[in-house]
Amino acid sequence: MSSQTYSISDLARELDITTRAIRFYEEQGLLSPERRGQERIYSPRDKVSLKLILRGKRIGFSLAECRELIELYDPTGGNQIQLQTMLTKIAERREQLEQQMLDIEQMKLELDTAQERCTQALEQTIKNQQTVQ
Amino acid sequence: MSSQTYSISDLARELDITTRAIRFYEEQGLLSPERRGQERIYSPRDKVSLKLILRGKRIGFSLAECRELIELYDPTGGNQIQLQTMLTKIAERREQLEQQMLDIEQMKLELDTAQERCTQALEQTIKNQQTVQ
DNA sequence: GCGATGCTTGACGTAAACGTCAACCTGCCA
DNA sequence: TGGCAGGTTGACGTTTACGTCAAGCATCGC
Repeated sequence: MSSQTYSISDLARELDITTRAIRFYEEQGLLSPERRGQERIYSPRDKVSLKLILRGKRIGFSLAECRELIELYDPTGGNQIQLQTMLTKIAERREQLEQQMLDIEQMKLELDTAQERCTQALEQTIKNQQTVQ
Repeated sequence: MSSQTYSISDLARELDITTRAIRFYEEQGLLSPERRGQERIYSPRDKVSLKLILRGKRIGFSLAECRELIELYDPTGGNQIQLQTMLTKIAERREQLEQQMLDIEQMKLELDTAQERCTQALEQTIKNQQTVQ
């Protein structure tokens, strides 16, 4: 029943990133895996953090922002003021996500019109072709 | 009824970016404003492009991706093959946006749990305070 | 005429996020 | 015991997206 562990290349393979990237995230304070001698040993929790990083990157978060999110994940050693600032940060992130939702909706609408114009232009070229024939 | 124009600092002020950034976007092929002598003269359409760039950046698009989106916006000089690839690209972007939606939803859920833990930890410190008193 | 304002083009600097070696350790297997 | 597979730490290179001067042109008000 010992909890599972991963080597760095295990995670790299599974999450489709390079080992260099994983080490870099650690260097930036987003991960702190155990060690067996020199070797890094990753826990399921590290894996969760990595997935969170990748999700964050997909929606344009910087590594610093991702680190904040990871830190928000456990309010250990939190005195009252720290907990309050954490709640503030959470609220800020929430607003950011709302804005991103709006941006994505808008982008979709623009893709709609772009697609319409494209298909119309395409139909036009086909008609012209038929005329030439 | 002459259509409106803007100077570079007009747009910079209004969209809250630097003139340097605007010139950089032009350098990267995302804009191509008119000129009056040396001076750049921006049209409402340029402004739309700029807004699209800013939207794109908010959801993590690179400038190259933003340029593609802008190019998708007018299918001029489109031969059949180009129009087909444009439609393909539009579909790809759409998928990307869908994925981002999912990522944002997931992030929101994580913020929910983080917030819950925070508030609970906060309540705990308050209780402890009362006990001390 | 002239100084302030606003525009221009370089050219170099910089932060973020890794990529790409190099050189080295280490356990294991033929 | 030699070598290979997989791990480690530097250190330097690279791309993206601008920031930050510097030096120069134009024009407008006094």
